[in-house]
Amino acid sequence: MLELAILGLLQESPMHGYELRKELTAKLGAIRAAISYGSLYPTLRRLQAAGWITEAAETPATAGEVPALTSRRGRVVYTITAEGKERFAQLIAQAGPETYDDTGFGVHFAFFSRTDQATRLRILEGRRRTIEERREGLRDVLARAAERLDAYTLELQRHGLDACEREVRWLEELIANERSGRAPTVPGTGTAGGRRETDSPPPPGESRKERP
Amino acid sequence: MLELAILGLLQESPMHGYELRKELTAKLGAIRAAISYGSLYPTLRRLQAAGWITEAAETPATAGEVPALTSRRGRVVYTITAEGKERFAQLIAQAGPETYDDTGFGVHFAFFSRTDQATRLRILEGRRRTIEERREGLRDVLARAAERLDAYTLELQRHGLDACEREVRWLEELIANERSGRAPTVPGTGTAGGRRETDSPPPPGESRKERP
DNA sequence: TCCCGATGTATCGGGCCGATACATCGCACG
DNA sequence: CGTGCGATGTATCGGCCCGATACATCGGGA
Repeated sequence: MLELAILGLLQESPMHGYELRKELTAKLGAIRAAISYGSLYPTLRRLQAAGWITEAAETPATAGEVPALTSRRGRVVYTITAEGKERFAQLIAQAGPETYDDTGFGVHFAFFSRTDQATRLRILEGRRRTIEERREGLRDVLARAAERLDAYTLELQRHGLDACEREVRWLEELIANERSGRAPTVPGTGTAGGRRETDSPPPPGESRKERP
Repeated sequence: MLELAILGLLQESPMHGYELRKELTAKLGAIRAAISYGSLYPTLRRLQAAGWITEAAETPATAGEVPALTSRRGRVVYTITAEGKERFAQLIAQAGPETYDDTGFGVHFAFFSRTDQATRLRILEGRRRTIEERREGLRDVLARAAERLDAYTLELQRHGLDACEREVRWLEELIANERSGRAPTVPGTGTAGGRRETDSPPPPGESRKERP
Protein backbone atom coordinates (compact mmCIF):
# COMPACT_ATOMS: atom_id res chain seq x y z
CA MET A 1 0.00 0.00 0.00
CA LEU A 2 2.77 2.40 0.92
CA GLU A 3 4.45 1.52 -2.34
CA LEU A 4 1.40 2.61 -4.29
CA ALA A 5 1.06 5.85 -2.37
CA ILE A 6 4.70 6.79 -2.79
CA LEU A 7 4.67 6.05 -6.50
CA GLY A 8 1.55 8.15 -6.82
CA LEU A 9 2.99 11.14 -5.02
CA LEU A 10 6.33 11.07 -6.76
CA GLN A 11 4.48 11.26 -10.03
CA GLU A 12 3.55 14.82 -9.15
CA SER A 13 7.11 15.83 -8.40
CA PRO A 14 10.38 14.51 -6.97
CA MET A 15 10.67 14.79 -3.20
CA HIS A 16 12.88 13.94 -0.28
CA GLY A 17 11.78 11.69 2.57
CA TYR A 18 10.57 14.27 5.03
CA GLU A 19 8.52 16.05 2.39
CA LEU A 20 7.10 12.77 1.17
CA ARG A 21 5.90 11.98 4.65
CA LYS A 22 4.18 15.32 4.96
CA GLU A 23 2.43 14.96 1.63
CA LEU A 24 1.45 11.42 2.50
CA THR A 25 -0.04 12.65 5.75
CA ALA A 26 -1.96 15.41 4.02
CA LYS A 27 -3.29 13.14 1.31
CA LEU A 28 -4.11 10.14 3.48
CA GLY A 29 -4.90 11.94 6.71
CA ALA A 30 -8.46 10.67 6.60
CA ILE A 31 -7.48 7.03 6.58
CA ARG A 32 -4.27 6.61 8.53
CA ALA A 33 -2.48 8.57 11.19
CA ALA A 34 0.98 9.27 9.80
CA ILE A 35 3.45 7.07 8.02
CA SER A 36 6.35 6.00 10.16
CA TYR A 37 9.90 6.51 8.95
CA GLY A 38 10.41 2.94 9.95
CA SER A 39 8.17 2.05 7.02
CA LEU A 40 9.01 4.89 4.70
CA TYR A 41 12.77 4.53 4.34
CA PRO A 42 12.82 0.75 3.94
CA THR A 43 10.06 1.06 1.35
CA LEU A 44 11.99 3.72 -0.55
CA ARG A 45 15.00 1.46 -0.59
CA ARG A 46 12.90 -1.42 -1.86
CA LEU A 47 11.46 0.76 -4.62
CA GLN A 48 14.89 1.82 -5.68
CA ALA A 49 16.17 -1.74 -5.69
CA ALA A 50 13.28 -2.64 -7.98
CA GLY A 51 14.07 0.26 -10.26
CA TRP A 52 10.80 2.12 -9.77
CA ILE A 53 12.51 5.19 -8.35
CA THR A 54 16.01 6.68 -8.24
CA GLU A 55 17.60 8.48 -5.33
CA ALA A 56 20.05 11.32 -5.64
CA ALA A 57 21.80 13.59 -3.17
CA GLU A 58 20.53 17.12 -3.50
CA THR A 59 22.47 19.27 -5.93
CA PRO A 60 25.49 20.46 -3.94
CA ALA A 61 25.55 23.81 -5.65
CA THR A 62 23.26 24.90 -8.40
CA ALA A 63 26.03 27.08 -9.68
CA GLY A 64 24.70 30.61 -9.69
CA GLU A 65 21.77 31.63 -7.50
CA VAL A 66 22.88 32.23 -3.99
CA PRO A 67 25.28 29.39 -3.38
CA ALA A 68 24.02 30.15 0.03
CA LEU A 69 25.71 30.12 3.32
CA THR A 70 22.49 28.54 4.35
CA SER A 71 23.00 24.94 4.98
CA ARG A 72 24.60 21.94 3.55
CA ARG A 73 22.19 19.24 4.57
CA GLY A 74 22.39 15.76 3.13
CA ARG A 75 18.94 15.66 1.62
CA VAL A 76 18.12 12.77 -0.64
CA VAL A 77 15.69 13.43 -3.45
CA TYR A 78 13.63 10.57 -4.87
CA THR A 79 12.43 10.59 -8.46
CA ILE A 80 10.07 8.16 -10.15
CA THR A 81 11.29 6.31 -13.26
CA ALA A 82 9.38 5.33 -16.39
CA GLU A 83 9.18 1.76 -15.01
CA GLY A 84 7.85 3.21 -11.79
CA LYS A 85 5.05 4.93 -13.64
CA GLU A 86 4.12 1.69 -15.33
CA ARG A 87 4.22 -0.07 -11.99
CA PHE A 88 1.91 2.56 -10.52
CA ALA A 89 -0.54 2.21 -13.40
CA GLN A 90 -0.58 -1.53 -12.87
CA LEU A 91 -1.05 -1.33 -9.09
CA ILE A 92 -3.75 1.29 -9.22
CA ALA A 93 -5.81 -0.58 -11.80
CA GLN A 94 -5.68 -4.13 -10.47
CA ALA A 95 -7.81 -5.08 -7.52
CA GLY A 96 -7.23 -7.88 -5.04
CA PRO A 97 -8.94 -8.34 -1.66
CA GLU A 98 -6.57 -5.83 0.00
CA THR A 99 -7.91 -3.23 -2.39
CA TYR A 100 -11.17 -3.28 -0.48
CA ASP A 101 -10.04 -3.12 3.12
CA ASP A 102 -10.02 0.25 4.88
CA THR A 103 -6.47 1.25 4.10
CA GLY A 104 -6.29 -0.25 0.63
CA PHE A 105 -9.49 1.35 -0.50
CA GLY A 106 -8.48 4.68 0.97
CA VAL A 107 -5.22 4.76 -0.93
CA HIS A 108 -6.84 3.74 -4.19
CA PHE A 109 -9.55 6.32 -3.73
CA ALA A 110 -7.04 9.07 -3.00
CA PHE A 111 -5.53 8.44 -6.42
CA PHE A 112 -8.78 8.04 -8.32
CA SER A 113 -7.99 11.04 -10.48
CA ARG A 114 -5.23 8.96 -12.05
CA THR A 115 -7.57 6.15 -13.10
CA ASP A 116 -10.28 5.65 -15.66
CA GLN A 117 -13.97 5.53 -14.88
CA ALA A 118 -14.30 1.77 -15.35
CA THR A 119 -11.64 1.09 -12.73
CA ARG A 120 -13.21 3.58 -10.35
CA LEU A 121 -16.56 1.87 -10.65
CA ARG A 122 -15.04 -1.56 -10.16
CA ILE A 123 -13.27 -0.49 -6.99
CA LEU A 124 -16.24 1.45 -5.62
CA GLU A 125 -18.49 -1.57 -6.12
CA GLY A 126 -15.97 -3.96 -4.64
CA ARG A 127 -15.68 -1.75 -1.60
CA ARG A 128 -19.44 -1.60 -1.28
CA ARG A 129 -19.69 -5.37 -1.35
CA THR A 130 -16.99 -5.64 1.30
CA ILE A 131 -18.73 -3.20 3.59
CA GLU A 132 -22.08 -4.87 3.03
CA GLU A 133 -20.57 -8.14 4.15
CA ARG A 134 -19.12 -6.53 7.24
CA ARG A 135 -22.52 -5.01 7.90
CA GLU A 136 -24.27 -8.36 7.62
CA GLY A 137 -21.75 -9.90 9.99
CA LEU A 138 -22.51 -7.22 12.57
CA ARG A 139 -26.24 -7.64 12.12
CA ASP A 140 -25.90 -11.35 12.67
CA VAL A 141 -24.01 -10.87 15.89
CA LEU A 142 -26.50 -8.29 17.13
CA ALA A 143 -29.45 -10.48 16.24
CA ARG A 144 -28.10 -13.86 17.22
CA ALA A 145 -25.47 -13.42 19.89
CA ALA A 146 -26.74 -10.36 21.71
CA GLU A 147 -27.46 -12.18 24.95
CA ARG A 148 -23.89 -13.44 25.17
CA LEU A 149 -22.37 -9.97 24.99
CA ASP A 150 -22.30 -7.16 27.51
CA ALA A 151 -23.83 -3.74 26.91
CA TYR A 152 -20.56 -2.04 25.99
CA THR A 153 -19.64 -4.64 23.43
CA LEU A 154 -23.12 -4.39 22.01
CA GLU A 155 -22.90 -0.65 21.76
CA LEU A 156 -19.60 -1.03 19.95
CA GLN A 157 -21.23 -3.28 17.38
CA ARG A 158 -24.10 -0.86 16.96
CA HIS A 159 -21.77 2.00 16.34
CA GLY A 160 -19.83 -0.11 13.84
CA LEU A 161 -23.03 -1.12 12.11
CA ASP A 162 -24.04 2.50 11.90
CA ALA A 163 -20.71 3.39 10.29
CA CYS A 164 -21.17 0.58 7.77
CA GLU A 165 -24.62 1.76 6.78
CA ARG A 166 -23.37 5.27 6.41
CA GLU A 167 -20.47 4.22 4.26
CA VAL A 168 -22.66 2.13 2.00
CA ARG A 169 -24.85 5.15 1.42
CA TRP A 170 -21.81 7.27 0.68
CA LEU A 171 -20.55 4.71 -1.81
CA GLU A 172 -23.94 4.52 -3.51
CA GLU A 173 -23.82 8.21 -4.15
CA LEU A 174 -20.31 8.08 -5.47
CA ILE A 175 -21.25 5.20 -7.76
CA ALA A 176 -24.27 7.06 -9.05
CA ASN A 177 -22.18 10.16 -9.70
CA GLU A 178 -19.54 8.11 -11.41
CA ARG A 179 -22.05 6.46 -13.72
CA SER A 180 -23.60 9.75 -14.69
CA GLY A 181 -20.20 11.18 -15.45
CA ARG A 182 -20.51 13.81 -12.76
CA ALA A 183 -17.82 14.74 -10.26
CA PRO A 184 -17.43 13.35 -6.73
CA THR A 185 -19.11 16.06 -4.67
CA VAL A 186 -21.57 14.20 -2.48
CA PRO A 187 -24.45 16.57 -1.66
CA GLY A 188 -24.78 15.98 2.06
CA THR A 189 -21.19 16.79 2.95
CA GLY A 190 -21.00 20.53 3.02
CA THR A 191 -18.76 20.26 6.04
CA ALA A 192 -15.87 22.63 5.64
CA GLY A 193 -15.21 25.71 3.64
CA GLY A 194 -12.54 25.68 1.03
CA ARG A 195 -14.63 25.23 -2.06
CA ARG A 196 -13.11 27.21 -4.86
CA GLU A 197 -13.94 28.15 -8.36
CA THR A 198 -11.94 25.18 -9.48
CA ASP A 199 -14.59 22.78 -8.44
CA SER A 200 -16.73 21.97 -11.33
CA PRO A 201 -14.30 19.99 -13.43
CA PRO A 202 -13.82 16.67 -12.01
CA PRO A 203 -14.34 13.67 -13.69
CA PRO A 204 -10.65 14.10 -14.08
CA GLY A 205 -10.49 10.69 -15.50
CA GLU A 206 -7.93 9.96 -18.12
CA SER A 207 -4.74 8.70 -16.66
CA ARG A 208 -2.53 11.10 -18.45
CA LYS A 209 0.99 9.99 -17.86
CA GLU A 210 2.72 13.23 -18.62
CA ARG A 211 5.85 12.04 -20.35
CA PRO A 212 8.89 14.24 -20.14
CA MET B 1 -3.58 -5.37 21.74
CA LEU B 2 -4.14 -9.01 20.90
CA GLU B 3 -2.65 -9.88 24.25
CA LEU B 4 -5.23 -7.80 26.06
CA ALA B 5 -8.10 -9.23 24.07
CA ILE B 6 -7.02 -12.82 24.63
CA LEU B 7 -6.53 -12.32 28.35
CA GLY B 8 -9.97 -10.73 28.51
CA LEU B 9 -11.70 -13.54 26.71
CA LEU B 10 -9.97 -16.35 28.58
CA GLN B 11 -11.20 -14.76 31.77
CA GLU B 12 -14.70 -15.82 30.80
CA SER B 13 -13.69 -19.41 30.16
CA PRO B 14 -10.81 -21.56 28.91
CA MET B 15 -10.79 -22.05 25.15
CA HIS B 16 -8.81 -23.58 22.35
CA GLY B 17 -7.37 -21.57 19.48
CA TYR B 18 -10.11 -21.93 16.93
CA GLU B 19 -12.78 -21.05 19.46
CA LEU B 20 -10.76 -18.09 20.66
CA ARG B 21 -10.57 -16.76 17.15
CA LYS B 22 -14.32 -17.03 16.71
CA GLU B 23 -15.02 -15.24 19.97
CA LEU B 24 -12.48 -12.60 19.13
CA THR B 25 -14.19 -12.04 15.80
CA ALA B 26 -17.60 -11.79 17.40
CA LYS B 27 -16.42 -9.40 20.09
CA LEU B 28 -14.22 -7.21 17.94
CA GLY B 29 -16.05 -7.57 14.64
CA ALA B 30 -16.80 -3.87 14.63
CA ILE B 31 -13.17 -2.83 14.77
CA ARG B 32 -11.10 -5.39 12.95
CA ALA B 33 -11.74 -8.00 10.33
CA ALA B 34 -10.63 -11.27 11.83
CA ILE B 35 -7.54 -12.19 13.75
CA SER B 36 -5.06 -14.22 11.74
CA TYR B 37 -3.70 -17.47 13.11
CA GLY B 38 -0.35 -16.08 12.19
CA SER B 39 -0.86 -13.61 15.04
CA LEU B 40 -2.93 -15.74 17.35
CA TYR B 41 -0.68 -18.74 17.87
CA PRO B 42 2.57 -16.82 18.33
CA THR B 43 0.79 -14.55 20.79
CA LEU B 44 -0.55 -17.51 22.73
CA ARG B 45 2.94 -18.93 22.94
CA ARG B 46 4.25 -15.59 24.16
CA LEU B 47 1.57 -15.42 26.80
CA GLN B 48 2.40 -18.87 28.00
CA ALA B 49 6.11 -18.12 28.11
CA ALA B 50 5.31 -15.11 30.30
CA GLY B 51 3.17 -17.23 32.58
CA TRP B 52 -0.10 -15.41 31.92
CA ILE B 53 -1.78 -18.50 30.53
CA THR B 54 -1.24 -22.27 30.53
CA GLU B 55 -1.88 -24.63 27.66
CA ALA B 56 -3.02 -28.21 28.02
CA ALA B 57 -3.98 -30.94 25.59
CA GLU B 58 -7.66 -31.65 25.82
CA THR B 59 -8.60 -34.37 28.31
CA PRO B 60 -7.99 -37.62 26.41
CA ALA B 61 -10.95 -39.37 28.03
CA THR B 62 -13.27 -37.89 30.56
CA ALA B 63 -13.72 -41.38 31.92
CA GLY B 64 -17.43 -42.08 31.79
CA GLU B 65 -19.75 -40.29 29.44
CA VAL B 66 -19.52 -41.68 26.00
CA PRO B 67 -15.82 -42.25 25.61
CA ALA B 68 -16.94 -41.68 22.16
CA LEU B 69 -15.89 -43.15 18.97
CA THR B 70 -16.14 -39.56 17.93
CA SER B 71 -12.79 -38.11 17.46
CA ARG B 72 -9.43 -37.88 18.91
CA ARG B 73 -8.41 -34.44 17.89
CA GLY B 74 -5.37 -32.75 19.31
CA ARG B 75 -7.08 -29.72 20.67
CA VAL B 76 -5.10 -27.45 22.93
CA VAL B 77 -7.01 -25.62 25.63
CA TYR B 78 -5.70 -22.35 27.00
CA THR B 79 -6.46 -21.23 30.55
CA ILE B 80 -5.68 -17.92 32.18
CA THR B 81 -3.57 -17.91 35.35
CA ALA B 82 -3.82 -15.68 38.41
CA GLU B 83 -0.84 -13.72 37.11
CA GLY B 84 -2.65 -13.42 33.80
CA LYS B 85 -5.63 -11.86 35.53
CA GLU B 86 -3.39 -9.34 37.19
CA ARG B 87 -1.74 -8.61 33.90
CA PHE B 88 -5.13 -8.04 32.32
CA ALA B 89 -6.20 -5.68 35.08
CA GLN B 90 -3.01 -3.72 34.62
CA LEU B 91 -3.29 -3.53 30.84
CA ILE B 92 -6.95 -2.57 30.81
CA ALA B 93 -6.49 0.22 33.34
CA GLN B 94 -3.35 1.92 32.08
CA ALA B 95 -3.53 4.14 29.07
CA GLY B 96 -0.75 5.05 26.68
CA PRO B 97 -1.13 6.65 23.26
CA GLU B 98 -1.99 3.29 21.65
CA THR B 99 -4.99 3.15 23.94
CA TYR B 100 -6.57 5.92 21.90
CA ASP B 101 -5.98 4.78 18.37
CA ASP B 102 -8.79 3.01 16.54
CA THR B 103 -7.84 -0.54 17.42
CA GLY B 104 -6.58 0.15 20.91
CA PHE B 105 -9.65 2.09 21.91
CA GLY B 106 -11.93 -0.53 20.42
CA VAL B 107 -10.37 -3.33 22.42
CA HIS B 108 -10.44 -1.35 25.64
CA PHE B 109 -14.02 -0.38 25.04
CA ALA B 110 -15.05 -3.97 24.34
CA PHE B 111 -13.88 -4.84 27.84
CA PHE B 112 -15.29 -1.82 29.59
CA SER B 113 -17.52 -3.99 31.72
CA ARG B 114 -14.38 -5.23 33.45
CA THR B 115 -13.23 -1.77 34.45
CA ASP B 116 -14.29 0.89 36.90
CA GLN B 117 -16.05 4.10 35.99
CA ALA B 118 -13.03 6.33 36.53
CA THR B 119 -10.99 4.34 34.04
CA ARG B 120 -13.83 4.35 31.56
CA LEU B 121 -14.10 8.10 31.76
CA ARG B 122 -10.38 8.57 31.39
CA ILE B 123 -10.29 6.43 28.26
CA LEU B 124 -13.40 7.95 26.76
CA GLU B 125 -12.01 11.43 27.23
CA GLY B 126 -8.61 10.47 25.88
CA ARG B 127 -10.25 9.04 22.83
CA ARG B 128 -12.30 12.16 22.37
CA ARG B 129 -9.21 14.31 22.49
CA THR B 130 -7.50 12.08 19.95
CA ILE B 131 -10.41 12.26 17.54
CA GLU B 132 -10.72 15.99 18.03
CA GLU B 133 -7.11 16.37 17.01
CA ARG B 134 -7.63 14.22 13.96
CA ARG B 135 -10.66 16.33 13.13
CA GLU B 136 -8.70 19.57 13.42
CA GLY B 137 -6.03 18.15 11.16
CA LEU B 138 -8.62 17.35 8.51
CA ARG B 139 -10.20 20.77 8.83
CA ASP B 140 -6.84 22.39 8.36
CA VAL B 141 -6.17 20.43 5.21
CA LEU B 142 -9.62 21.22 3.84
CA ALA B 143 -9.31 24.89 4.66
CA ARG B 144 -5.70 25.51 3.80
CA ALA B 145 -4.61 22.97 1.22
CA ALA B 146 -7.82 22.42 -0.71
CA GLU B 147 -6.54 23.92 -3.92
CA ARG B 148 -3.58 21.55 -3.99
CA LEU B 149 -5.74 18.44 -3.84
CA ASP B 150 -8.01 16.86 -6.43
CA ALA B 151 -11.76 16.39 -6.01
CA TYR B 152 -11.51 12.74 -4.95
CA THR B 153 -8.94 13.36 -2.26
CA LEU B 154 -11.04 16.23 -1.00
CA GLU B 155 -14.12 14.03 -0.86
CA LEU B 156 -12.15 11.45 1.13
CA GLN B 157 -11.16 14.10 3.65
CA ARG B 158 -14.72 15.31 3.92
CA HIS B 159 -15.95 11.82 4.58
CA GLY B 160 -13.26 11.35 7.20
CA LEU B 161 -14.11 14.65 8.82
CA ASP B 162 -17.73 13.66 8.95
CA ALA B 163 -16.83 10.39 10.67
CA CYS B 164 -14.76 12.29 13.23
CA GLU B 165 -17.56 14.68 14.05
CA ARG B 166 -19.95 11.82 14.42
CA GLU B 167 -17.63 9.94 16.72
CA VAL B 168 -17.04 12.95 18.92
CA ARG B 169 -20.80 13.33 19.37
CA TRP B 170 -21.09 9.68 20.20
CA LEU B 171 -18.30 9.91 22.75
CA GLU B 172 -19.92 12.96 24.33
CA GLU B 173 -23.06 10.97 24.95
CA LEU B 174 -21.16 8.07 26.38
CA ILE B 175 -19.26 10.39 28.67
CA ALA B 176 -22.46 12.06 29.84
CA ASN B 177 -24.04 8.70 30.52
CA GLU B 178 -20.99 7.50 32.34
CA ARG B 179 -20.91 10.57 34.56
CA SER B 180 -24.55 10.29 35.46
CA GLY B 181 -24.06 6.67 36.36
CA ARG B 182 -26.60 5.69 33.78
CA ALA B 183 -26.15 2.91 31.39
CA PRO B 184 -25.03 3.56 27.92
CA THR B 185 -27.69 3.01 25.40
CA VAL B 186 -27.22 5.95 23.15
CA PRO B 187 -30.65 7.12 22.03
CA GLY B 188 -30.05 7.31 18.33
CA THR B 189 -28.87 3.78 17.81
CA GLY B 190 -31.92 1.63 17.77
CA THR B 191 -30.43 -0.44 15.01
CA ALA B 192 -30.92 -4.07 15.81
CA GLY B 193 -33.10 -6.16 18.04
CA GLY B 194 -31.68 -8.26 20.80
CA ARG B 195 -32.18 -5.97 23.78
CA ARG B 196 -32.65 -8.01 26.94
CA GLU B 197 -33.35 -7.43 30.59
CA THR B 198 -29.63 -7.11 31.14
CA ASP B 199 -29.46 -4.01 29.19
CA SER B 200 -29.22 -0.99 31.25
CA PRO B 201 -25.50 -0.56 31.05
CA PRO B 202 -23.45 0.85 28.40
CA PRO B 203 -22.75 2.60 25.35
CA PRO B 204 -21.25 1.97 22.16
CA GLY B 205 -17.96 1.60 20.70
CA GLU B 206 -16.22 2.93 17.83
CA SER B 207 -13.52 2.10 15.58
CA ARG B 208 -12.59 2.15 12.01
CA LYS B 209 -9.73 2.39 9.79
CA GLU B 210 -7.33 1.25 10.08
CA ARG B 211 -5.94 2.08 10.86
CA PRO B 212 -4.92 1.00 10.58
C1' DT C 1 -18.46 -43.15 -2.50
C1' DC C 2 -16.38 -39.11 -2.71
C1' DC C 3 -15.68 -34.64 -2.06
C1' DC C 4 -16.60 -30.37 0.42
C1' DG C 5 -16.99 -27.25 4.18
C1' DA C 6 -16.26 -26.73 9.03
C1' DT C 7 -13.08 -27.69 12.63
C1' DG C 8 -8.37 -27.57 14.16
C1' DT C 9 -3.11 -26.56 14.79
C1' DA C 10 0.93 -24.52 13.09
C1' DT C 11 4.95 -21.99 10.45
C1' DC C 12 7.19 -18.54 7.44
C1' DG C 13 8.27 -14.38 4.91
C1' DG C 14 7.39 -9.78 4.90
C1' DG C 15 5.24 -5.15 5.81
C1' DC C 16 4.66 -1.63 8.96
C1' DC C 17 5.11 0.58 13.56
C1' DG C 18 7.22 2.79 17.72
C1' DA C 19 11.38 3.87 19.90
C1' DT C 20 15.62 5.60 19.31
C1' DA C 21 19.81 7.99 17.62
C1' DC C 22 21.94 11.67 15.50
C1' DA C 23 22.66 16.32 13.14
C1' DT C 24 21.51 21.18 11.62
C1' DC C 25 18.88 25.53 11.38
C1' DG C 26 16.31 29.62 12.84
C1' DC C 27 14.09 31.94 16.36
C1' DA C 28 12.40 33.42 20.75
C1' DC C 29 13.32 34.24 25.43
C1' DG C 30 16.14 35.33 28.99
C1' DC D 1 24.72 37.10 23.72
C1' DG D 2 23.79 32.57 24.63
C1' DT D 3 21.00 28.88 25.12
C1' DG D 4 17.67 25.92 24.30
C1' DC D 5 13.69 24.38 21.72
C1' DG D 6 10.88 23.09 17.68
C1' DA D 7 11.09 22.09 12.87
C1' DT D 8 13.75 19.84 9.38
C1' DG D 9 16.17 15.74 8.03
C1' DT D 10 18.07 10.73 7.57
C1' DA D 11 18.30 6.18 9.34
C1' DT D 12 18.06 1.51 12.06
C1' DC D 13 16.15 -2.14 15.11
C1' DG D 14 13.08 -5.14 17.58
C1' DG D 15 8.60 -6.69 17.44
C1' DC D 16 3.66 -7.25 16.26
C1' DC D 17 0.62 -8.83 13.01
C1' DC D 18 -0.94 -10.45 8.44
C1' DG D 19 -1.55 -13.47 4.32
C1' DA D 20 -0.23 -17.66 2.31
C1' DT D 21 0.44 -22.19 3.03
C1' DA D 22 0.48 -26.98 4.86
C1' DC D 23 -1.63 -30.65 7.05
C1' DA D 24 -5.29 -33.54 9.37
C1' DT D 25 -10.11 -35.03 10.84
C1' DC D 26 -15.15 -35.19 10.74
C1' DG D 27 -20.04 -35.05 9.31
C1' DG D 28 -23.05 -34.74 5.67
C1' DG D 29 -24.95 -34.13 1.04
C1' DA D 30 -24.44 -35.28 -4.03
